[in-house]
Amino acid sequence: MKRTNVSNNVIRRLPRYLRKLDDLASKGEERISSDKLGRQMGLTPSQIRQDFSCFGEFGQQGYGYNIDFLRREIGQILGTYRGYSAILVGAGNLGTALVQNFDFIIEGYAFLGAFDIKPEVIGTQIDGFPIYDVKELRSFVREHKVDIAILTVPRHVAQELTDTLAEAGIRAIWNFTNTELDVGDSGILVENIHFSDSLLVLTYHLAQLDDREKHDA
Amino acid sequence: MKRTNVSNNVIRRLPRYLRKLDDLASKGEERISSDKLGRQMGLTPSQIRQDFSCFGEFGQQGYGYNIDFLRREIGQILGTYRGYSAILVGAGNLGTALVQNFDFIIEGYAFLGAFDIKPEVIGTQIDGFPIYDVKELRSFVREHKVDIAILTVPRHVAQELTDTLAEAGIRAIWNFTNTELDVGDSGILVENIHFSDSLLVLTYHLAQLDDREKHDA
DNA sequence: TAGATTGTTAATCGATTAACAATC
DNA sequence: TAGATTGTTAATCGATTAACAATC
Repeated sequence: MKRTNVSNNVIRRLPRYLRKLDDLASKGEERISSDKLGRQMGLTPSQIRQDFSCFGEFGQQGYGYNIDFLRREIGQILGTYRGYSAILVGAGNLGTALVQNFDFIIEGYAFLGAFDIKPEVIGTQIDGFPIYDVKELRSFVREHKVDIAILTVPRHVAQELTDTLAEAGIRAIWNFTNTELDVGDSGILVENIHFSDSLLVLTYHLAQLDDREKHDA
Repeated sequence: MKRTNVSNNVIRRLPRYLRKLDDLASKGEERISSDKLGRQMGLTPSQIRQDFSCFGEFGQQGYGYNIDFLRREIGQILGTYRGYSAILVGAGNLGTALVQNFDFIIEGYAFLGAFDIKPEVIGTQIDGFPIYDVKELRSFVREHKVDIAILTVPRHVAQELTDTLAEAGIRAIWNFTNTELDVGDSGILVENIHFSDSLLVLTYHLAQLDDREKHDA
């Protein structure tokens, strides 16, 4: 693997490739050319070959790419199969939905459980995973060397919990709280999910259509 | 407003600007220069001025940008204030979380209610909004000329409901089902949310760190 | 072997950055 | 008026596309 200066654009396309390849695999497809893949994904074959070539040589002249091999390679690049451990912080509706929708085990992660502050949910389960008292968060993260925290708590406690997680040595936070988290110089990786951003892009296009129509009329 | 060939990159930055400006406004700030804004957002002042100039002239030499004016302008561009109507299709954990977390009214949309198939939730409420029987979905969308459907149903019924929505004349679908929806040539706008994409980007970086460490060691 | 398709080098295109005259 | 900062034009940089020799 070369992986010298891989651009953000390329990285953000990798999960899309993975999804597409999983889809093709589930349909029983065995191989695909950059040409076909490009047509199916709305990308040029050149771009696909360029993207892959950032990480190695996964194809074969005259044949194309073996789907099963390629998806494992891309999965590897994206860090699945490494058994990164994850916990959920905040077992509300959103957190519950996330745990139920992902099959964390299939995705190659080790999901260890959830944490919440509400007495009535502590000790119960989500999808078979335990819900612990948030008081135990710090020691749990430390003990189990948890890699990733999925943060789905109300925004007013987001920073407080971030500090706790940081002290306990968390490595990455997947942040659903709509707040800018301050992780200082801890080097903690943060990936923010802003739902509304994509809704706004949608309404931008709606507004575009409306304006153009008005203009034409 | 000129709006000639605005690139996707620019459009995707607009919601970020809006969030930042809302944040500044809530802190009581009145004006800001492209220079300061750039430093706070990790963008160059040039880029910010270029981005805004796609849509008009919102600043003033020697002064900068009036925050309140600018955020209203960007909101306008993004189609807030237009009162686009939205419904939720699928009142499970994820849908419930979305409705509870957004303040749809503040965001400038008209949220009309949710639809579900489960008898035990039909007739109840989420956050004060009614939950209707999914059987009424088609006629409701038609009657109220609903603009946006937020699709948060299990994937195996996603296409079926998409077809219903399409027949009823929906204009846009905000798709959380992790399926590629087929909307034919209806012209329906679809914006897909793939949670796992961003998790994979996170673990990519984790894996990067691990590999580099191993390499250095 | 002939055909298909890769990985990569070179060419093009677009997006970001720099510079600066205009002006508040 | 002097200083600050815009909007825009030109320069640079990077990403995408095209082309093609290598080879399965």
